Amino acid sequence: MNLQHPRNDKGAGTLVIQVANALRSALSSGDYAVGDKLPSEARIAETHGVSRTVVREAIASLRSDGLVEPRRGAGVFVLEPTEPATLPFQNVDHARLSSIIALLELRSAVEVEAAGLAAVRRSPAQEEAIFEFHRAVGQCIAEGKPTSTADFALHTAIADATNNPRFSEFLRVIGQNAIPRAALSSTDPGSSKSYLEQLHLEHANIVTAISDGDAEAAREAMRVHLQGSQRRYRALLQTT
Amino acid sequence: MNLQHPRNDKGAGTLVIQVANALRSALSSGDYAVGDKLPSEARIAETHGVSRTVVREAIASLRSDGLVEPRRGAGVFVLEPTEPATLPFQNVDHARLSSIIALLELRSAVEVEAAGLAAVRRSPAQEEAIFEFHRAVGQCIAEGKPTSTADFALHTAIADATNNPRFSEFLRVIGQNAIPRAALSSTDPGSSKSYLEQLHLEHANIVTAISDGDAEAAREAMRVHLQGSQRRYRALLQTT
DNA sequence: CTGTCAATAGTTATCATACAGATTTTCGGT
DNA sequence: ACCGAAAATCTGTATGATAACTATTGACAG
Repeated sequence: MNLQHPRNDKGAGTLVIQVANALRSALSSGDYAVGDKLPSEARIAETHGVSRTVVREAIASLRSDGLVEPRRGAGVFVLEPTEPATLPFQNVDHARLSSIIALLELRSAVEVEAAGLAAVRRSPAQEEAIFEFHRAVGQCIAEGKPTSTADFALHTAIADATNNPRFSEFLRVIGQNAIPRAALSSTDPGSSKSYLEQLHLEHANIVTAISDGDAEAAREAMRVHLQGSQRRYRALLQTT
Repeated sequence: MNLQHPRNDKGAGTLVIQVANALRSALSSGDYAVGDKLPSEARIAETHGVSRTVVREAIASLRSDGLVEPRRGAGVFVLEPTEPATLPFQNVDHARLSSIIALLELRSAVEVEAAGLAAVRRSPAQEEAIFEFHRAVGQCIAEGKPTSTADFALHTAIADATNNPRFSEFLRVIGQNAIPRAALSSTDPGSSKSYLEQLHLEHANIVTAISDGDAEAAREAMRVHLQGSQRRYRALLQTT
C-alpha cells in the first residue's frame, strides 16, 4: 500500500474520501485477507501524509460500509466483504440480440404459466383491468405512439390476475427490459402497421382466453405471442 | 432531535456509533426532509455532549451510507435515501404453506421450461453432471441424510444445461427456498421411504428424458414432479 | 429603489497535541 | 516453561487552532 494521495486533485474530493478510497482499493485488490490487521492509524497517516483525524474519518466510512472492524487497543481488522445485493435480470445488453432472447426465454416460461393461472383465478375487477390495458395498447397503436409502457402494463395486469404475488414480483423485477419495444426502440423488428396489428391480435387472443376462463387456451395464446417475439429476434440474428 | 446519548451504555458501541445511529434515526423518522440542512457539527456536539471529533466521524459514516452530503462552509445536507436493493423471492414465510406454494408455482413455470430446453441443448458434460447429481440425491436417500442440498444441485444442473444464463440466475436467486425439504425441515410432508423413492423416481424420469433429448417428455416429467410437490403441500393445507 | 461589493459571521476540513482505556508484547522471577 | 507485571502499541475521545469555503449583512453607487 504505497499510495500517496493526490493532494492537488480537487476532483478526487476531500482527503478523507481519498484515503477511504485508497483503503477500499487496497482491500479489494487483495492486499489484505479477511481477519488481517490494517496498518495502524498513525502509520496510515504517515504513509499518506495526512493527519490522524483524516484517517480516523476514513476508517469510520469503511466501518460503516462493513469493510473493517476497529478494535480498541488491538487494531483495525478486515471483515468478510458482504455481497452487494443486486437485482437479477438487469444486465441486458441491448446491443446483443442473444442477451435479449435469453431473457425472453425465461420470461416466456413464466408468462405462459401466468396466463393460465390468470384465466382460472382472475376476479371480475382484474378481468376488467386487463381489458382496459389491452384497449390502451390498441389506442397507442392507433395514435402511432410507442406501445411499450402500455404493453408492459398489460402483461403486469395478467401477472396480477394470477393472484400469486410471486408472478407480479417477477414482472416487476425484469421490468420493461423484457418488452421488445423498450429493449429495441431503434432496431425494432418492425414498426410496421402489420406487425402492430399482429401484436394486437395476439394480445386479443390472450385476453379473450383469460376472460373465457380457458387456461389452456390462454397458455397457448401467450406461448404463440412470446414465441413470435423470439422468432422475430432470431430472424434478426440471421440478417446481421 | 433531543436525543442525549447514553454514555454509560456499553452495548451501544462507541460514541461515534451512538451519535451516527441517533442521526440515522432522526433522518428516518422524518425530522428532516431531503435537502434540509442538519444542525452544525458544533451544535450536534453540544446537543450530545460529545466532542466535535466524534460528530465528524459520525457524519463520515452517514456520508459513506449516502445519507448526507457535507458541503464545506455551508453545512451537512440530507440526501435522497437510496432504496436498498433487495433480492426478490426471499421473504418466504415458512410457517405459511401458501407462501411456499406461491413460490413453488413460479418455480414450476420456470423449471418445466428449463427441463425442455435442457433436453435440447445439454452438452455431454452437462448431461453427465445431471446424472452425477441425480446419483448424489439417491446416495443421500440411501444413507438417510437430508437431500435438499443435493436436490437443489440437481435442479441447478438442469438449469445450467439450458445454456441460458437467465435460468441459472433464477435458480441462484430463489436458492434453496424453493426446495421442499429445505423449506420445511420439520413439518415435511413425509420423510417416509415411499415418499423419497417417489421423489427419486420422478427425478429419474426427468433425467432420462433430458438424456434422451426428449424436450416434451422432460417438461412433462418436471411438471409431474413439481405439481406433485404442490399437491403434497396443498394436502397439508387441508389437514391444518 | 436596485444592484454590487466588501466585511463579517458561520461552517466544514484539516492539523496538532494530549489523555484515557484496551490489547499486545516483552521482560523478569519462580 | 509458565505466570504476572510492566512497557509498548493501538484505538477512542477531547481540546485548541488554522485554513478554506459559504451565507448574510451593511454600505455605497447609480
